[in-house]
Formats: sequence, C-alpha cells, structure tokens
Amino acid sequence: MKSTATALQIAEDSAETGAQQIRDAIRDAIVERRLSPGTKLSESDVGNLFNVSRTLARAALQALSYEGLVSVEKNRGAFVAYPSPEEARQIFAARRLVEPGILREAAAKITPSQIQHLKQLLLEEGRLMGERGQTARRAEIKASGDFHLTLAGISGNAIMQRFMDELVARSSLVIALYGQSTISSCGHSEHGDIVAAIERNDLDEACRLMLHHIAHIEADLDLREHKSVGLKEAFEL
Amino acid sequence: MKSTATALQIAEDSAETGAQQIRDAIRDAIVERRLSPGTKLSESDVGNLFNVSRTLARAALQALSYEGLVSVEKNRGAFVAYPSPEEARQIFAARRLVEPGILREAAAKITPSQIQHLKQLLLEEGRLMGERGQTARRAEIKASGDFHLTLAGISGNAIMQRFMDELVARSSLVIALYGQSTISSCGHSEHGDIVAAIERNDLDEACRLMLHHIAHIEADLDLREHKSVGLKEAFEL
DNA sequence: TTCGGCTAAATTGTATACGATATTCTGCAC
DNA sequence: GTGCAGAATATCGTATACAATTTAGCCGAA
Repeated sequence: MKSTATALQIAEDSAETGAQQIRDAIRDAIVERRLSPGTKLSESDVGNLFNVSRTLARAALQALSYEGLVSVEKNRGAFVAYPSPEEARQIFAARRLVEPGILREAAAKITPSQIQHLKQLLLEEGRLMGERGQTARRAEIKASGDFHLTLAGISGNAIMQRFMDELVARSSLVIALYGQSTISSCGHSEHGDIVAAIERNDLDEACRLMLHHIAHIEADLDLREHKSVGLKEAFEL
Repeated sequence: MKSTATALQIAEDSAETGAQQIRDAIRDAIVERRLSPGTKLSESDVGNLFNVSRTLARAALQALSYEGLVSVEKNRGAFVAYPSPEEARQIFAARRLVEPGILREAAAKITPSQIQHLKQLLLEEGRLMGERGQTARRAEIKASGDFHLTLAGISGNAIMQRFMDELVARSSLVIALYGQSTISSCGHSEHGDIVAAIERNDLDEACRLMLHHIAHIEADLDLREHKSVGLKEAFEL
C-alpha cells in the first residue's frame, strides 16, 4: 500500500500517459478551428507530428472519437468530425436540455469569489472581441465556450462537466461548419446578462436567458442538408 | 468515392474492430454484476481470455475507462470502477437532471407501436421478477435499465442516448456497491406508472413519477463514506 | 521478530513488425 | 479518349518485442 495514501485522494498523479497530451493538443486544434471538419488525421502523420509511434497516435484518435470530435472509419482512417445537420440539431437539443439544470445547480452553490471569476472571464472575452487577428479570434472562440464550461464546473458535478466539455467542443465544430455570421460568438452580452441574473438570484430569469442564448446561437446556423457537397448528388435524386 | 454512397448514410458498416466486442462483453459483465467493483482487469488476462493480443485488450479497457466503468491507474493497471459516494451522488444528480427532459422529448415523438414495445419490456421485466436464480436476477437488472434506455432511444437524440447508456451502466455499479435492499430493481411498478402517464399524455405527471422513481432508487442506497475500507484509515484521521 | 533495502517477477508504456484492406496508378483493350 | 483489370502504394488492424515502472519476495541487520 502507498504509505502516503490518505482517506481522500483527490486528483492523484496527473500527467497520465503521453496519448492524453496528444489528444488534448488535437482537441484544442479542432476546437480553435485550426483543423477543419473532414480533415484526414492519418495515424502515421499524427505520430510523426508528435514524435511518437502510431500506437500512441492511434490511442489519441480513438479517445477523440469517443468524444465525437473525430470519426474513425474502419480501414479508412480518422477524420475531423463532420457533423450532419441532424447531429447538429441533437447537440443543441442536448444543450437546451441540460444547461438550464446545470445553471440551477451552479447558482445554488456559487460563491462570491466564483462570481468574480465569471466576471473576469467576461471581461477577458470582451477584450478579445475588440482585438484583431486569427489568434485573438481563436482565443475568443475558446473563451466563449469557457463561460459555459466554468458554469458546469461551479455546479460541482464532474459528470455533467465532462458532458458539457463534449457538447461545447462539438458545438464549435457545428458552428465552424454551419455558422453564417462572421461574428463567431455572437452573444457575448448574453453571457453578461446571465451572470447578472445569477447575481441577483433570479434563477428563472437566468434559465430563460440561457435558453434564449442557446437559441440565438442555433438561429445563426444554416442547417440545410449538405451546404456544398452536391453537384453530382444533386442529380442522383 | 463509394459508388453506393447515398445522401444519408445512417449506420454504415458495423461490426467495427474486435476491440469493440471485447469492450461490450466486459461492459455486460460489469453491468450484470458478474464483475465486482475493484476487480483487477490485467491487460494480459483480458487478452488471454478473449484470445487476442494485449493491444486489443488495452484498447477495450481504455474505451471502458472513457465510459467510467473501469478506472485505469498509471503504471498500475485497470480495475472495475469503484465509485465513491460522491460520484454516486453525482451520477444520480445527473439522472435527475436529464431524465425528465428525455422523457418529455420521448413522449412528444412516441408512436403507438413504441408504446407497445415499452409495455412488452414491462411484461418481460415483471416475468423476470418472479423467477429465481442468478441468471434471472441478472436479466432483471438489465431489463430495469433497458426501460430508461429505450425511453432515451425513443427521444431520437443519439447524444442523450449515449449519455444515458453511461449513466445507467454506472448506476448499476453504484447499486451493486451501496444498494441495501436485496430487491435490486425495486420500482418495477413505477415503470408501469410512467408508461401509463405517457399514454394518457400527462407529461407533468410522467416527469413527476420519473423523479420520484429515481429518488426511490437513490433512497435505497447507503452512501456513507467507505463501507468497509477502513481499520487503519480510521485512525489516520 | 521486525524493519529496511535489495533483487527478481510481474505488469504496464511504447515502439516496431507483419498481414489485411482500401486507394491510386498504370496499361491495355475497345 | 474512355473504361476496366491488375499491380503498386499507402494506410489501417493486430501481434509481438523491448523498455520502464511497480509489486513481491527475500535476506540480513538491529
């Protein structure tokens, strides 16, 4: 037995296996849209890129497929996920379903310092919206998602937090594919409104705003079948 | 390009890689409680058991760890998950959070034949409750979960369905660990009540019953810290 | 006897190797 | 020039091999 083992071993030794790092790196690249949907992720290429063997590359890609960020096709390889309009609808349906509940749990437990932290995020988000350049845009995308993720974190439910991780990441893919307005994270002010509602303990209003916010994002999508895949397919029907 | 590729490729070629089969087999064993929480799952042993190499065994165990059914500890190996009381609470909190929403979506889309299918499940469940023996008990456990899973399937949201898969499977682990009453799936009649409420289109009542049902399962748990781990740890504090 | 460290066995982490499947290219017939 | 058959290439699926870490057993000293 480990001599240092106490009753509550919270996070134990992190840093896990090297595959985790590769997974995180690729995930970041996908979420920040440096990798476009449909991009092929060959095991050899990934391995070479990170200077590891195909074994680790494969493990990382498998992990990402469990999160729905890459789709692996048997004997064909892994690709950055290309969510169908139907998948996109389901992702947002799931968010509408769970986010109000998460919000309620979070609001019930939130501490003043956590509210401060949320406001800090909002400030950062606003700052990024003003800046120019690719890197700022990428940071903005991530910050926009971080708001929802932080809320999930405050709720204290690790399972819901993991689920939200997945939903937010996949949402980023959907927006990259079907988003219309150039402004990626349209509803920055909406985040602020939600925090304000939480702060004055108006939960019903906060939930209403959250649903409105999600609907707002979804309204910016053009979910008609196959944006530009057709030509031939258009005549096959 | 695949000549047979149509606009909507629903399930594509299944049967995937062999690791999937092993994963499913082990998952079934865990959910049906043939494998107890904490049991060590060595890669070699798993590989030998299924007559495959460690590579596939490892892949299967990794997959199961993403579902929260096994926990892999670095350089130490994989074990059937041993959810802490806190984790157990979070699992059921998550179910309380999502199941009413799933129920509402399912009820909105349900067809008469699907209602019939649900009733069929209930009948089967009832039949198993009457029988004796280990195998019947295991089938009963699975049937109890299948009710919730079928509901998620009817909702038509694949993402929520996968999430419920995970939650139900982990619930089985929690009940195995902390359940008190010998009757595993206590609330069989509650399932019937829910279906009845759906049938007469009383959604509010159906949700109420669902929440009651989940609370009922949770009430049967003894979630005090560390049932029988202590002796030494008890004195270290 | 008990505690400590040391060695040996077992197990995991990672890389490489080989066979199977899919994709691409070439060449020939029409 | 077009279309199809077959080989060559690339990529994935799985097994095996080796290195690193942990676990256990053992022996000696206090």
